[in-house]
Amino acid sequence: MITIKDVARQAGVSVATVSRVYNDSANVRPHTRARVQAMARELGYSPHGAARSLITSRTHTLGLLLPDLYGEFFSEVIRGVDQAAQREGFHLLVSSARAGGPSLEDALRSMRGRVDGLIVMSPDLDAGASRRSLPHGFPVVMLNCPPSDAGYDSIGIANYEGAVAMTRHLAGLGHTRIAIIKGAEGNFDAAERLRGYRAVVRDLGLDPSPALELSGDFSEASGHAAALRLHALVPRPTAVFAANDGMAVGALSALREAGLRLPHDIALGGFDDIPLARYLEPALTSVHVPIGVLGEHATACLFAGLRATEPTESRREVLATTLVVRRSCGAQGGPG
Amino acid sequence: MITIKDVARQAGVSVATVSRVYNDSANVRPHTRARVQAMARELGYSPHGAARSLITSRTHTLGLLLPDLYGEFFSEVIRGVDQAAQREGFHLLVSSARAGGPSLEDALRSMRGRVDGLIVMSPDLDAGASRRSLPHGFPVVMLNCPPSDAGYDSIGIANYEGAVAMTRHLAGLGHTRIAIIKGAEGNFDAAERLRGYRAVVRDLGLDPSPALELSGDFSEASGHAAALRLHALVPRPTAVFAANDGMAVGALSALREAGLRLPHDIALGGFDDIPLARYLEPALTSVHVPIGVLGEHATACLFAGLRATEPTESRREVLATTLVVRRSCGAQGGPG
DNA sequence: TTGTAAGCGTTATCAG
DNA sequence: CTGATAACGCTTACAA
Repeated sequence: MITIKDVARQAGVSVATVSRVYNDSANVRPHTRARVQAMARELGYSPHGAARSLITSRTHTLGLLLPDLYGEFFSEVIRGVDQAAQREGFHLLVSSARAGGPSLEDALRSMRGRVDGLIVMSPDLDAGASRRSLPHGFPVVMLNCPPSDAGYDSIGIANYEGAVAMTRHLAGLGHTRIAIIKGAEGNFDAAERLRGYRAVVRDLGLDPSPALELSGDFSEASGHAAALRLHALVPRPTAVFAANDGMAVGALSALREAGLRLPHDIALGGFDDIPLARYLEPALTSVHVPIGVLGEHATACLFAGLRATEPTESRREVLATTLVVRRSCGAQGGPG
Repeated sequence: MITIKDVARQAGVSVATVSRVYNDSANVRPHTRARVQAMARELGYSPHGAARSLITSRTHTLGLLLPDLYGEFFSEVIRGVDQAAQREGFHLLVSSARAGGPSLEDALRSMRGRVDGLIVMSPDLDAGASRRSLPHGFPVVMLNCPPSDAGYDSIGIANYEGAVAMTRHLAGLGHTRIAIIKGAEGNFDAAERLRGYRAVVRDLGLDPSPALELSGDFSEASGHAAALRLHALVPRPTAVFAANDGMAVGALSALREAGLRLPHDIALGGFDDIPLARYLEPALTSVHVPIGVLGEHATACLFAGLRATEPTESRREVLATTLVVRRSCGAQGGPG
């Protein structure tokens, strides 16, 4: 591989000069600059990233640590982050901490010296250990994580408020027995959405029966299974709030297979408003989450941290969610 | 930030010993190893990636260059690549070469010294320039690119065969005026799919009218627009083959808004079989593309190249596509 | 305006 | 089994 030395030798200048050309240092005679550039092009030279980072201690790369890469949610986050990063000329080192792969801790460790900052999404409530493994004084933004005691910037979405809005909406349509299909155990978002549901059930005096809280894990399959259990309840709930759209999709097919018609026989609402939601039949009422924006804001927040000369107060930003009413809840096109 | 020197000093050993511990060199006394590890943990040390890469000239990172990050297709590719990369302990440096961002050439250049190999997806037919900018003798796998004269490994999908299967299927249902909504101009996949369509039109003596070939660019909006133009044709085609599912989605809503019922009034087929396809109403007949597998195979191919000690013959792998018949084409549930 | 040379944090080659 | 020390490719004072 061809290095700065080769270019320097061939162009008849010192390595310092070649370096200056590549860092647009003003102090280079136009003629010299041209010769260097010509030679570099001819030789097909490009600077060695690692060597550069080593001396400048800046990588122009930003690490993105996700719990998984499956589904539209993560894909949208990546897109948002990439977009914002690219505007600043930054690269993206993506890593997923799926079960079976390296632990969050390992992933963090192996990113040392390869990234200038980190966006970490780790919605598990017991992520204290991983937090401790974050290098101290290193720019980090937590995404959709429990509000942490540690001093990291964090950004999340209005889970509680979204769940409240959805549950209230269903109640407003006349439903009093509203079931919820819960998200993954130990997941912060899931816990918040459940909290919102319960608050409304309590405040509005709806049926508080524990049987109406079905467990799920955010997967389509778990939504399907929960809907089956729900269908067997006596009396059957007249509305279901799935804690994410993936489970709503599973529930939708299960309910239909069970012979129920939506929204006539039962109303359904989801959470996230993934692109798929509006294409379902009936189109899915959901709580819209600006996923791409979440990624963009996280990135902006990270850059702010990168530019800060001295440690600042840690901030927490919460993105608003909005209820999107479609046909699956029966507010339009049929009685609930 | 804390370096290997700090650990060495505090542990009372040389940096060489610390390094040996981290590279599990066998030649370290268990007691020494333990002391080093303890000190490293206490200090929160982790090796500096860039420094490591500089001397070993291996980054344990793999570059993935995509034309865009929008949509389920790319998301699935990323997932497939990540999965295969993670199995080998590799990281993923993702970059999109969208318009407005850096050019493919720039992106490639800036990856020098940061990755051990590259997976490049650049379906534009005129990507000759970018190909020349690839460092020579560097492991590269081309994804969904035109079969290149250059000596790179490449992997793609059976576009032509898939389009043939879809068009034949529609013809087999009795359609003779089959329209196509074409993919982006200058795109290799689009060209191949069109070629497959035309071959069947010719071979089966279907209506070859050029008016039946509507332009599109793979976007949902372009599918919508094309369907509107198509709807105005006299006589109206009885079947439409959209060159990807995104356009099929757009076409579906346009046709429905125009008052047509699918598949009764017009049959529709897509390409890619994105997850969304089976949730549409009616469910979309499509050509299934194993997108995740595409990413995995590309990665496997890259690793093979990485391990090769001497340059090997460049290989081309083509993944089979399969027709997935659902209700939108009328083969099931209604006359075409 | 240009060149010389000292690192950046590792690993690898030698000695011991 | 362990310790010096020379790279790796680059940037950046400091000199010239």
